[in-house]
Amino acid sequence: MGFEEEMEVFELQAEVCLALANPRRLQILGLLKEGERSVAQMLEKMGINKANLSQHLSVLKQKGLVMSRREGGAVYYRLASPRITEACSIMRDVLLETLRSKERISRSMVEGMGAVGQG
Amino acid sequence: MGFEEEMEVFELQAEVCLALANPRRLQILGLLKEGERSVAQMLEKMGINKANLSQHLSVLKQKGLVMSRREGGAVYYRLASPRITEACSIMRDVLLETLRSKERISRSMVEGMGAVGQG
DNA sequence: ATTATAGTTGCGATATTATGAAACTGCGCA
DNA sequence: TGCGCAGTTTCATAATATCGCAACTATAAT
Repeated sequence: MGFEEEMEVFELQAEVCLALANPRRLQILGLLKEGERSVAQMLEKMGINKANLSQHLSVLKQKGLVMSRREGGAVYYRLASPRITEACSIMRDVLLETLRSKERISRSMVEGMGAVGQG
Repeated sequence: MGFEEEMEVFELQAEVCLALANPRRLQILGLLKEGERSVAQMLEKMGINKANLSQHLSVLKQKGLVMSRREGGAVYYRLASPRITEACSIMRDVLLETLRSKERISRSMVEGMGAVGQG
């Protein structure tokens, strides 16, 4: 792959990441990991405005992370791919690892100095 | 994990995703996948402003995605965890899958109608 | 047809991010 | 001590995202 194409892929990938870069949307994906859900069902689980939920769903759909189907009065959403869950869980692992190491550092700083607020 | 803690994790995870949600930063991670690099070395590979590169590195570092060490005049950056590469490559797979399916759809639309611009 | 329900879209205020230019810091060297 | 290079930080500006509210659309029930 040439430099230009590579950059185009990065561009698109960044858009996907941006779709993931919101706590509400991660919460939605977490819900959909369990299976298909209607908007009303999601609304019930998340303390959030209906219009706002719809907007988040629209972002996820546009970036290819979820799909929807209509059944009667309800619209059901589902993950576009199970691998999305995989990616999220890896990121979560990395995050938790980081948190643990940060905690380790701050604790050792406190213990090593015998006091807080120095340095 | 309770609802509140869950939301806090989503919050942090969203911050990590936000750090990934930029083509330049993805490019940086792609470079560092190959191994440790100094700022000057990265600067050479990416057509980008020095200050800007430094800012992106700062974001990645703050979110725990990269680490740095100083050796003489140069500062060397490396990935904080190889799993980051894993997550990125999964996201890239999902993206390419989406692109392929979109392409399939648009092609079938064109073929099926025998003309463009209808519908 | 009318009304109710489920979901979407447009809008305006607010906040966050990306970027280049310029100023600054820290290290090594004469 | 002062010069110069490698990186970083600050600042101003333009672009983009978030959210609630209100208006709108589509399906179902009466």
